[in-house]
Amino acid sequence: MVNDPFKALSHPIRRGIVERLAAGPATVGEATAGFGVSKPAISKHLKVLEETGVVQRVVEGRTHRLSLEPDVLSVAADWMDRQRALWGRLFDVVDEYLKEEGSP
Amino acid sequence: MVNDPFKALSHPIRRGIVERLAAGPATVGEATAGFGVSKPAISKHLKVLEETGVVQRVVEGRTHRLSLEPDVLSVAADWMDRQRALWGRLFDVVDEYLKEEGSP
DNA sequence: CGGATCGTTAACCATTAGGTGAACTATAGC
DNA sequence: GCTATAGTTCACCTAATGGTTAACGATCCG
Repeated sequence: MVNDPFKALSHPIRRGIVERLAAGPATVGEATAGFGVSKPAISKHLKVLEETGVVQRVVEGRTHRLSLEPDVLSVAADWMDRQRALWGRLFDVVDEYLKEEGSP
Repeated sequence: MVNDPFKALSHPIRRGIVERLAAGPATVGEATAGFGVSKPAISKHLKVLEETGVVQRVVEGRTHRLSLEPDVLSVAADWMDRQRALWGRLFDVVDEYLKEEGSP
């Protein structure tokens, strides 16, 4: 089970899916068309995104509706906040270091 | 050759190394102590970070001095800017989506 | 010189990741 | 009921990751 968002986004196809879903919810077919890989491959990428909480899935008949976060308070937002916090912290310390190095 | 920063940061040990170097330059031993893996393993992680331009290395006698960016205008800053741009774009579209979904 | 230290390279191994085609499940629609 | 469609699961393959031990290269220091 993957639960590391860095790892979840380490593959270009998964980042592509996230960017598409960011434009709005979509079915699996809509969100993943044109990546040039087979359906099983897509299925695996979706599983990773789902397991990390990046993507949510609602089965609607025979199609699956994917979304980053239908409820604003839910998974994706938390995930993004966690990422922002992480990267923010990283940027802060690096910025400080660069500032110190820049004018000693 | 790895040149995808997402991939470079997809391993916790590599993120750990970056965070330590963010506090200032250090030798390999200083920057990588306590990760509980062997030296060859460390060496490989450093190679990945170096190849992506995240970390720079200067050989000083028998030790190697690692830094995120000794010259403010150089590799790490570019890398960070690229990351910020990428994530910024991602956050923008997702934010917009959430806003639209939040009050329709 | 000789030994200790810092770090890499080489060779190898196990696991995971990413891909495939084939078969399957389930719904939609005629 | 039959067929097409959406998507997953299964079994399999290959390549890349991440780790190891052993040997090596280079430098420091007594």
